Amino acid sequence: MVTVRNAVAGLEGVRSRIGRASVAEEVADVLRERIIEGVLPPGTQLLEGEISEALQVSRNTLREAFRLLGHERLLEHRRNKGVFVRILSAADVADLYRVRRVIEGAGVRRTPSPAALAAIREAVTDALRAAEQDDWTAVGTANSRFHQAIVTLNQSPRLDESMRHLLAELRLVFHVMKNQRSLHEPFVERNRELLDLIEAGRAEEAGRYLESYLDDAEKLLLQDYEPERFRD
Amino acid sequence: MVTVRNAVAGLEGVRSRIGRASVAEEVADVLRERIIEGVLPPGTQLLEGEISEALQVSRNTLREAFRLLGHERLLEHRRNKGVFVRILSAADVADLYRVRRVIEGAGVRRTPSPAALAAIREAVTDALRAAEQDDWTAVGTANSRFHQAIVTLNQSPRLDESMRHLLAELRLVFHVMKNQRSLHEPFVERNRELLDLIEAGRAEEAGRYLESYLDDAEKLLLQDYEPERFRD
DNA sequence: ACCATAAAAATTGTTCAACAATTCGACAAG
DNA sequence: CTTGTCGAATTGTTGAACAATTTTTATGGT
Repeated sequence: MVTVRNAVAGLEGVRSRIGRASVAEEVADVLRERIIEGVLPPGTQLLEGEISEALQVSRNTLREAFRLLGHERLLEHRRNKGVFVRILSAADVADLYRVRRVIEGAGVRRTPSPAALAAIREAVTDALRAAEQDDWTAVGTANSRFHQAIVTLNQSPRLDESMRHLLAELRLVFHVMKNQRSLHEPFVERNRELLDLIEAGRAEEAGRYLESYLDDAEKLLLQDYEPERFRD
Repeated sequence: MVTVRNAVAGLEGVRSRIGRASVAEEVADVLRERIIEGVLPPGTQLLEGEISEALQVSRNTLREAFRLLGHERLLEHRRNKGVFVRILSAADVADLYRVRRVIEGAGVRRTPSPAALAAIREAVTDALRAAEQDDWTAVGTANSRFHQAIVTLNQSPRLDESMRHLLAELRLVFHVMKNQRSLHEPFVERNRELLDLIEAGRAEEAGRYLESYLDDAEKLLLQDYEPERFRD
């Protein structure tokens, strides 16, 4: 007979389903997904009345959810006017890429842990496979995972979270671009090459390669990005 | 465990100034200041009833403020138990210094703008002056400004904000250390040396110097940091 | 038709009171 | 020493109310 030494082992995560997050966080999750997937495009006003009724939560609870997403920069609060799905300016995009150069650049310059390397590799192969099947949305997803994995090389939970928020914010831009293919295709191959440099331990080269990579990505994105402007 | 009985002391009159931002943000500002200054030390529970009455705002509004500060990691939400001033673990501190090495390191490696350089210089001289007068709290403040100014070298609003939050979080640790002098004194001179390297355009050297600087600062901080633990 | 402007409607900002759900301490029983 | 139970305290969430502000509509003069 097998004697269980520790009856508690492996039970830690299970409670996340039982004692679920607060209603406000649940609502925030739902809205975040809608925004990231482009169902709620930038500029959309989120009316408290409509949404609280649709989701069957009180206005107060919904407003707590709005605060959360506002802090993640997915929503914009305009006093006495309401909350809107954020519209990124060209300056915002430039700043996001500045941040990426810093925290991804730091990542690739570190000696990688095996686990992180595996995650990067998987993202690369996923992107290659998706590209073969002309599924450019999937390529975009794999590409996100690739860069997220690069940041994990820093071994910093806070940087990981920053990157998650940053990528979510970037989706606000990606989705308004019509041509997903031209946005993602050029980088499938470059991801593979960057991976090679990392695996070869050529850290400084990888860093410089990544920087020009991100320069190009930024240019490509800004080249024909003309966001709607809020009228005041 | 140190439970501070009266988290409300001195909070009654504060809401006097006229509301530019929303009430929730005003409340968040007040609480943030109290937390950063150590008036509300880590572990303090913030009771909704008490505080909403002391500040003359509704519980709903107060809860919106709690969400904001929770997202800044100054407060910790524990479901059905309440919100508490955050207690940083040693792992948290280590992570904060990991982030600092990344974003400050990137800063010093860039060619500085004149404005940013001036800000750094001013912080250095302020720290020197305060040290001469044995005002170690002022030294700590000047030191914060020094590192904040280093981050501005990146020319990224988002990194600036991240650094602001990061330094606020670190104050949670600084304030529980009894000896402010031993915490700040060693770095007054090193700030000056780092400034010299930056002004001399020796970017890579400055980067390495900063990294060992931060290594030492982290060790000094962790060396006798034993946070109270939350009991679950 | 044009435009200023006043009235009306809609929407957000904030408060309040209520109640359910959960935690916590004390105390009793096994 | 563990387990169970009661009750008080606290948080989670709701719904309604009202003020402040913005947006829309209606109005009237030129």
